Amino acid sequence: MKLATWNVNSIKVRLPQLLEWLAAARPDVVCLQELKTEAAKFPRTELEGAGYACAVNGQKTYNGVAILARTPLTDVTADIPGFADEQRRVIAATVQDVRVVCVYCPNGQAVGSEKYGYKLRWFAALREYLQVELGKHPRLAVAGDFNVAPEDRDVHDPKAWEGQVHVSEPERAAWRALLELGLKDSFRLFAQPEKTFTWWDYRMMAFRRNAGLRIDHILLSADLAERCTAATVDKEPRRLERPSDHAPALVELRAG
DNA sequence: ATGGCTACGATCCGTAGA
Repeated sequence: MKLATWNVNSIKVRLPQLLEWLAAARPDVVCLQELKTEAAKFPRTELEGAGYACAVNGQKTYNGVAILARTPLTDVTADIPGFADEQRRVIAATVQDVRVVCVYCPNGQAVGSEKYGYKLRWFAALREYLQVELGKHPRLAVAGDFNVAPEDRDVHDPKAWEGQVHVSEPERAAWRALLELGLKDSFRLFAQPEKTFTWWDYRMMAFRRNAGLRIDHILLSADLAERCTAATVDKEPRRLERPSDHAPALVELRAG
């Protein structure tokens, strides 16, 4: 199973690129974030035409997440149960023998801001939710835009970013709290090229300078980590005209 | 020098992203 995550930054704008990428990369499962579209306006017909079932948790203008799969999606759950939130950031579904949770974690805006407080509360709720999910589903994958660069090697210029939102110690502690549930950062299961990132600012020619962050991640339960044969980032879509500012991250899982 | 793009939905600027 090839499983991917991609923050598309508007499904409406990126649909042609997404369809091209699905045809080229042939992922079995794709977690999408920042649809910026309500579910009724999600391009379900086009994606079904490309061979993908869709589970959508949409929202107008902001947020919005979806899971695409080449095989049926079952037991679809939207949002974090028990966590009151207007923002549509989570959807989960079962694909074959794998439970998939797609997340668009809050940005946090600035350390100490109201949105930063929301980000930390949201991560605490996510941890509680994933703990329950792991109890029910030993084969669990959590894929999405976490808006946290876990370590300094995930940051193009750690000095410039020191203490800033996405790298601050409370955010990194929230990330480590997810790992402490028994989840593995799939990317770090393998030797990787230095300075591999998944997001580059639209400004300042950041992509050309590789001035990026690794903030899009695929976490795997122990059972799935054992089955993981590759973890990569596909930078090609970021090279296109009018790209998303994020690149897809992918894992390969062999049959269990 | 803290900006510089991009998307959206309201207008021709503000909010948000990261």
